[in-house]
Amino acid sequence: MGATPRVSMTDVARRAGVSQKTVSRVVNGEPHVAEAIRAKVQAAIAEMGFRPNAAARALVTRRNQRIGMVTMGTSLYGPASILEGVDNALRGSGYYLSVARTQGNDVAHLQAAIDELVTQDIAGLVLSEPIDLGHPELRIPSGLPVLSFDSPADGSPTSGSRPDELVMGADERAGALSATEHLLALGHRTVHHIAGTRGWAATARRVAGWQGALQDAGAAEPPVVHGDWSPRSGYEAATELLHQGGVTAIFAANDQMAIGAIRAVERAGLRVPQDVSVVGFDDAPEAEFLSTPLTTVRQDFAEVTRLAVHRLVRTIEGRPPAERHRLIPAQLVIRESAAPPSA
Amino acid sequence: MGATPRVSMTDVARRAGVSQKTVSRVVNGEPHVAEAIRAKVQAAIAEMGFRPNAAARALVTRRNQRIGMVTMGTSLYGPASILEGVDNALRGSGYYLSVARTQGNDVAHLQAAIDELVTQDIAGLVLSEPIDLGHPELRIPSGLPVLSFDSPADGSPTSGSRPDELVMGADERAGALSATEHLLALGHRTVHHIAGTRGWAATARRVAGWQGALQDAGAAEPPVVHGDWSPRSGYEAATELLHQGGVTAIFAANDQMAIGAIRAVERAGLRVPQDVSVVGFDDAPEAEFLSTPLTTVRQDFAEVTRLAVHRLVRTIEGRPPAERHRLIPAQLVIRESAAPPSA
DNA sequence: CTGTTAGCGCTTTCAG
DNA sequence: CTGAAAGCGCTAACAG
Repeated sequence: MGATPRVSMTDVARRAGVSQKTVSRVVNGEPHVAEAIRAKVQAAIAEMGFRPNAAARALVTRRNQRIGMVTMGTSLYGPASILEGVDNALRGSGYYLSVARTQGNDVAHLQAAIDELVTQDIAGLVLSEPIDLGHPELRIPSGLPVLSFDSPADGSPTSGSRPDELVMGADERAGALSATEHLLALGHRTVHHIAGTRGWAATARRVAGWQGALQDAGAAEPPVVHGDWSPRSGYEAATELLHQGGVTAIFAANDQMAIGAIRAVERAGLRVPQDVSVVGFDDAPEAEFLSTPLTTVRQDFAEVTRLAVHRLVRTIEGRPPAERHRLIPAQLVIRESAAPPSA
Repeated sequence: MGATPRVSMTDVARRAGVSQKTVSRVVNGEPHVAEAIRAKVQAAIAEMGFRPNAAARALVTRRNQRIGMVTMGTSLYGPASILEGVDNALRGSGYYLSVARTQGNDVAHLQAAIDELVTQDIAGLVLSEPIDLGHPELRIPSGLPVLSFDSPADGSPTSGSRPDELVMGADERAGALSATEHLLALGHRTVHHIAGTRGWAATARRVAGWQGALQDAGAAEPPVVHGDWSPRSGYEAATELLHQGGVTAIFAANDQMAIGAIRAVERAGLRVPQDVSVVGFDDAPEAEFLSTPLTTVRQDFAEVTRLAVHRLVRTIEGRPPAERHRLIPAQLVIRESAAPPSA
């Protein structure tokens, strides 16, 4: 194939007429190198097409410039946005990103994903969908900086189970609360909830916000129906709800399920929002452009990931930030899919 | 932090009372190890929690179990599906995945992403959105196996520019052609096209299919309007088209833009499909559940990525497949957003 | 400011 | 079937 034999620092050193260590200094931008020598070495590097060998460096420094991230379902808007945000935030930081997707969020799958990353000698671990780090069966090497996207104030199982853990996230609970309150304020007696996949922390946070608003208002709390974040599951859940009767307002845990719910309402011969109001969560790009523009809750993924990754990198580099938990506000975006109930 | 000092093969060897080389044999499942010794070593490995050091191994073998992938916009349905498919296909293959996202698809951005990956000593490179490998300024180390998702038969600039390159993809051109033909068969005089981001190969393939169908039918070819794959851009493009007048059928290069286009038609006081037909591309999960279920073109991302990754791995391992190009059929999914033009 | 020496943890090669 | 020796390419620690 004509693969060029790889050139090493020693090769460059020979060409430049200096010691190998001097080449190392130039490559790493260390001080105390005479300008003339630095230039000569750089010329040799360019001519020979030298690239430092990451494995050799990692071997001796015992530290990798790699951050591992476990995520679920990269084609879901939320997880995909977090992945995109983390990648963006890492750009230019000198760290590489390794991603391990998990099929399910049970302990076995998560452990497999974590192990896969740990095997790669990662310097830090990002958990996109937080999991119970206190779980006795779940093993993460001690000393490995961990960041999880969660709502630290929720009292979710994650919090506090690992003292050095970073926990950041949008305040989804408050977001869900304000979505539900919005519906209640419009005059609905109660609000039905189509929740996300069972077991996800995001599901629990949104359920909690919905429940909170219902309780604050003294409204009846209908049983939760679980979907799996997909439009189809939203459609099926809403169909079931409608079948039970008495539904005037639905809060879906993401926009995709809200889309399915709207379709179900319309298939039942009813209109959104005149007969049934529907509110989503995420503010996916299409939410604004649906035939019935969707009222939803926006999370600032870019800001959350930027802050979080910055802190993770600091932790990895031995300068742990004072603030290890942070909640970014989520914002209700009012459009046209929610209205007062019909008389 | 109580970081446990890492245990090496030598540590395990001492504990098991064997040489370090024997531990190496056991770890790598090499033959010629007595069963009793193997068991003893495995016990020591388990007790001590030994994990092989990937950097040390990579250093000596000069080969990494890592595949690099450059992608754009992981929150777009197409790229996200390819990423997901590649990751799935790699699961259990023993290879890790490193992802580098690029902002733009100009040479500078692409080169930066490729360099980032190459620095990580990847064993193979996956290009999600294909680029012109023959571009003189674009440098990819010779001998590095490359896979790009493209339509080999298109005569796109990619093909053939690198003899050992693998090129696989869904037949988007044929998909776009059948979408356009469908509209024409319904009785539309011509079909307007909202194309994807300029410069993407996927954009060109879909434009080509649309043009082909128009030419085959002897229909007039209206100028292409470019969006950027987002619902907003589809909305704006359709608004512009409608403003020009004479539009009865729109083929959008992805479902997200189709969603925006439908919204634009409705905002203009027209109905889909009675007044204007709209067809999308991708068959994203929500397409089926929109208020007007979307007629669209489905690509089998799972199949394409499975096949492609399998061949890439074979190539990396020195057993290049006979077939280096492959086109998977794309399928028109007829729903309710396209109908005959109104009389 | 520059060079020398050692060794990271593993696989390769070659002896036993 | 098992082990000893060498060395991958680089950085750390120390001399000069």
